[in-house]
Formats: sequence, C-alpha cells, structure tokens
Amino acid sequence: MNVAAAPIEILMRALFARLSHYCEIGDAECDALLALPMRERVYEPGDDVIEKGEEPTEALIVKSGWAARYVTLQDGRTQVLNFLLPGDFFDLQVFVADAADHSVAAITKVTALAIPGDAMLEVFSQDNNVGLALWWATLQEEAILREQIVRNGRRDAAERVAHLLLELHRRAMIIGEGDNSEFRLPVSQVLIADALGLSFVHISRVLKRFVNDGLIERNKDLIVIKDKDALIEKCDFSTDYLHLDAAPPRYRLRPASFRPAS
Amino acid sequence: MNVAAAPIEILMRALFARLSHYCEIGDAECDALLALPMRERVYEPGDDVIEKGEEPTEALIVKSGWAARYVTLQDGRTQVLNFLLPGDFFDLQVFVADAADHSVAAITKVTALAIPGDAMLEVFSQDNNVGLALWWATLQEEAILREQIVRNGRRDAAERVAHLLLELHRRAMIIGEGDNSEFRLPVSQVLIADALGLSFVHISRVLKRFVNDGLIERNKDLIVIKDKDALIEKCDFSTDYLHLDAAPPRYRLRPASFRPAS
DNA sequence: CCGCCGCCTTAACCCAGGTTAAGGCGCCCC
DNA sequence: GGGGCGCCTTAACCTGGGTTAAGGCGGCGG
Repeated sequence: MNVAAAPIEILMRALFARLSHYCEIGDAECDALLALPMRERVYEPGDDVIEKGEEPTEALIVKSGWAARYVTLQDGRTQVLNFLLPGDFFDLQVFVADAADHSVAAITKVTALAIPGDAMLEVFSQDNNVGLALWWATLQEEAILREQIVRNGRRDAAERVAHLLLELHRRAMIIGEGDNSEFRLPVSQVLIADALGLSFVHISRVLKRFVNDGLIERNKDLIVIKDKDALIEKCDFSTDYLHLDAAPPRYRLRPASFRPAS
Repeated sequence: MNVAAAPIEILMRALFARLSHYCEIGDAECDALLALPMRERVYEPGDDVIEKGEEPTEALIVKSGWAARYVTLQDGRTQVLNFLLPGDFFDLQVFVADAADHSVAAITKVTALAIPGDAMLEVFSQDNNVGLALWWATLQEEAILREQIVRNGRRDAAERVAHLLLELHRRAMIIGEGDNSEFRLPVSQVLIADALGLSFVHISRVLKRFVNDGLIERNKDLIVIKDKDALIEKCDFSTDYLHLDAAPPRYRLRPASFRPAS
C-alpha cells in the first residue's frame, strides 16, 4: 500500500479491514481515504459522542473502542439501537441530516476520526471504490437495524441472546478482533438487555443457562464460543444480512459532477 | 418536456408531495425525475414484490397502494419491518446490494415504477436537488427503522399500537391521504401484530380498548382519530424522527417555486 | 483501610400478553 | 344460495420474562 501513509494506515487498520470486505481497496482507495482531512477525538466510557437533538457537521468513524446508538424515553427506559465497532460510521448522512434523532455513547474508551461533511461528500465524486465502499457500509448498517427488529420482535429471550452473540462475534472477527472461538464483549448485561428489549436479570439467567449447557464460557468480558453449531441452530443465525461478499462491479461509481453547487 | 409529461406528473403526485417535504422540488428536479426511464408494475394484494434472496437490478417507487417489508423465520413467525406508502422506495440501494435480505409484499393493490439502477445512480451526478431528496428519503427510512426498534423494544402493547397509528396517520397525510382527523389503514390486524411483535388477538384487545376509551373510532379500514392529544400523550409520540423539516440550506442547490399537481 | 458504587447473581412472586378455541360476519366463487 | 375463507372478536387459561429484593464481588477514592 501507500508508503508515506504507513503510520496512519496502522491506525486505520479496522476501517480498511472492514471496507475491503465489500470492495477492492487498492492504492487509489487508500490515498483517497488518507487524504481526507480528519481530526482525532477521544471519549471516555459513558461519554456521549452525539446527543439527540444535536446538528452534526462532521462524519465520525470509530477508530478503536465500542460505542452504542441509543434512545432514552422520558421515563428512563432505554433502547440500544445497535453497537458500533471500529470501522463503523457515526453519521455518514451528515450532509442531509438536521437534528440527530438518537444519541451515541462510548461503551469503552473510544477514539474516533472526525471528517467534515463536505469532504465526505467529495469522496463520492472520485473515481475509485471508496464511495462504493461507503454505500456498502450504509447498506450493511441498515441491514443490521432490520435484523435487530426481527430479533427483538419475533424471537424469544434465548434466541435473541444467541443471535446477538453470534452477530457481535462475527463483526469483531471482520475487523480483526478475536478469533473463530472467542472474542471480547466489553458490554455490560444492562446494555445487552437494553439492546434486546429484555431485563438485565433475564440476560443473566440466559447466559447462565448457556454456560451450564456448554454453549459458551465466560471470563470477565471474554466470551468463548464452545459450541458454535448449537448456538447457530438455536437461533437460526445466518450471516446473509451482514452482506459480507464483495460488491459486484456492475455499478462502479464513475467520476461525476456530484457536487453541491460548487 | 413538462407538457408531454403532464399525465405522468399526476401519477407521481405522491412522490412529489413527499420529496418536497425535504427539499425544494423545482422545474429542474421535475424534469430530472420525469426523464428517468421507468416502467410501471402492478401487484395484487399478497403478491411478493421482492423476494428474499433475489438480486434486484431496478429501484422501485410505490406509485399507489401500501406494501410491507417483512422477514419470515423458517418456523413461520413473521416480522414486518415497516410499511411502504406511495412515494416510498423499495430498493434505492440497488446499485450496491447483492441478494435482498428481506421480502416486500403488496398489502393492497400496488402500482410501482421501476427504474434501472444505473439511471438511478445517474441522478446523483446531476446539478439539482433530486439526489439530495433521495438521500433524505433514505435517511428518513433508516430513522423509521430505528423508531420501530425503540417502539417494539421498550414500549408496552398499548403504546406500540398508539405510536404506530400516529406514525401511519402522519405518513398518510404527508402524501395527501386522509386529513387531520382520519385516514384509511388498509392493514389487517394480523399484519399490525407482525409489525409490533404482538399477537393479533392482543391487537384486537388494544383497539377495542382505544375505541371504548374514546381515543379512536373505526369503520372498516377507516380510522378516525377522536382524541389525538390523548393518543400522543399515551405513547410519547414525536414526529422528530420523520425529519419533516426541509433540509438546512447548507447544501441546498437552488430555490424553486414548483407546486406539485396544482 | 473502609465505604461506596457498578455490575452480576439468584430467588420469590406476579402480570402482560401469548395461546387456544369457538363463534360471527362479509365476500367470493362454484 | 351455500360453503369456504379471511378477518375479527371474545373468553379462559397459562407462561415467559418482568419486578423486587437481597447478597456478593471487585475497583476505587478518600
């Protein structure tokens, strides 16, 4: 890849690992990504990265750490919409959005890269695969939201937990965290409950059952998948919705004048 | 152009009404939309418009009728992801997607306009507001998905029903269907149940309660909102997530004065 | 060193909503 | 015109998961 960019490249490893799951990421794409004006932001666990009602002007990419999109109802009930892992975007839609309709909080310590909205827009008009990769990332996020609806709407508690564990395991692997049999899940049971629409007490019950049944082992935030087949079978997990295959080249983005009134 | 297109313009009233909620839709935008190569498709109630696993090559826009995105688990449980009303898009992401990860079925008789993916892409490189309006539509759809997660994850049955009724009422009004106090809801209680993650028996119970409490009246598929404030208060409904305000001018391209279907 | 706090576990109790079932009504098709 | 079917209603009963509460454990600040 690009020699001059080597140090940054390492920092953005997760992003490249993720995007290259969708498209060929070659020299041109690396150059385009690394040429983006970006500032680094750091958030401590529990910090709000974006608060509902804000009007964002930058797109944010998670460089390291886990975060969560969430909504809090005024009586305190909380729903986690999904989890953000390294390589995920906070606000790709920044150039059309008005006020954010949900918040984002850091779960662990989070380092994020902030890119001005107009620079983000610029990328779409370049003759390389970056715009395409960003479309893929958006598409995948929407698919994850849809799967979250199915999971919480029509699956029972054990199925939901198994399904979420498998999703996060796979997403961790995509970005090079964990391996085929284990991964770190730095998410409290309270947050898992808020993601799955269950009570944290019940999350505890289900996880205990999984351990007793030999499906998983736990050690602090380390999850060891002991019987992946059984887990998959229990919740009918399929990775289809993660759209892990590379995009077909049929609609390669071309150099265009997609520019807001230059 | 505009003269020849007059009949089409009327047919696409819902689309214009919807897009003009986000952006100025002027002559340039009308021309661009009407110049798109499109074919009309008709589906009968219950028909699958898109089946999970298909690889779509066209974007589809609902011209008339209601449809539903849904997923069926292999044991028959069904989850409705959201409802599609006139002016909504079926597959705007067609130019990056591989296999569809969910299905779309016609609820009523549906007329849709099919636009080849590459023509859709073309629109983004033109110097008018159409690309922007399409971004808005995508953003709104994602927001509706998120709201669906919150609704089903952290609200009880009565809140879910009230919230869905208010959302669909508002969305119907945006496209010129219904008025401030009533609208047609051509959706069976079974489908409502599948959208809200409840049983159809319970939907019936909740609706009966709403009628008894004087919140709504029903007559076939007509829903009359008798006490909107109480409904809103019951479920803490806010229209924020529908992003109904016009896009902020920072990326607006050009003012215009066109009014659809005068 | 202690006290507090966040997080997890476990148990006892309870209820919102699921399930099953039976019946009604309107519509369409033979 | 009658039988079947889709859709809705209502009732009786039951259960998955919520709620409440009490206790444990590790980290951390004073």
